[in-house]
Amino acid sequence: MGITKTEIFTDQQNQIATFAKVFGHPARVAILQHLFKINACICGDLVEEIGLAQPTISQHLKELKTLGLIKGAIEGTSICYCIDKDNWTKMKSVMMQFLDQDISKESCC
Amino acid sequence: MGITKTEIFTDQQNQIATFAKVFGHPARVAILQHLFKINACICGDLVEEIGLAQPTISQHLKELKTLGLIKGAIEGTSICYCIDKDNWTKMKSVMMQFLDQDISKESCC
DNA sequence: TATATTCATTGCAATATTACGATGAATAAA
DNA sequence: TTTATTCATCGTAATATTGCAATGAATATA
Repeated sequence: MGITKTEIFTDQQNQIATFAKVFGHPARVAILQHLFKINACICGDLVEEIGLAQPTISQHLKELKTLGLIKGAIEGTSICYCIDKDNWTKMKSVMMQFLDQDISKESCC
Repeated sequence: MGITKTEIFTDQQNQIATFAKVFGHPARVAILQHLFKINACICGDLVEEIGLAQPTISQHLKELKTLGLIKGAIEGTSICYCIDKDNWTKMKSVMMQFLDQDISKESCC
């Protein structure tokens, strides 16, 4: 793909890009929305709810977990996933700051 | 890559993913931040500011323009880019709604 | 007219992502 | 112990993305 030159950007810019990237797939958006709605969920439910194969859902869950946005608790044979509220709040703060830049000035065009 | 099955997701989920995807690269984050800071900018300035080759910057600008987040006005030999405030506001509203989901309930884990 | 400047487009090489089947690991139930 | 269930991991095919050199198009300047 051509390596992204992360070293020429600030930590903040890389962090925003990393969070945004994980939201850049509708399956992960749908997973997060479902977790917010149901509050907790096992992988099998998501497979049924979303309509993708189990390995695919499992991979998306892994990416969300790697970033720390969700966490999983073993519950018998299943694993119960839910939003990691602390990390979600931190992420939200970073993203909001980016989205909410001052837009008041006059445009050139 | 394996085609993303956009048809199994809602319009809102696809829209969030599309916006997030464009923020999923630090170069585009940096371009947008610079446009906000300077309020308007020509391609050559961004090449110098960001430190990527001109065709690369040009391609990132194209993606941002395709999504409607920036617009360009011809100014002599140059093209002056700036944030499209109306579309930025609309995008912000969609993204905020996603980021700001109710987090108050008790977690399972 | 000839040259310089500025930005877009094309084409390519390198690499990342998406999705799934197959398989593995772990626990629960018969 | 055997079987079923649930989820993770591996491997692979298809496709998308990143970055750049080369080139093209348009205007400004000598």
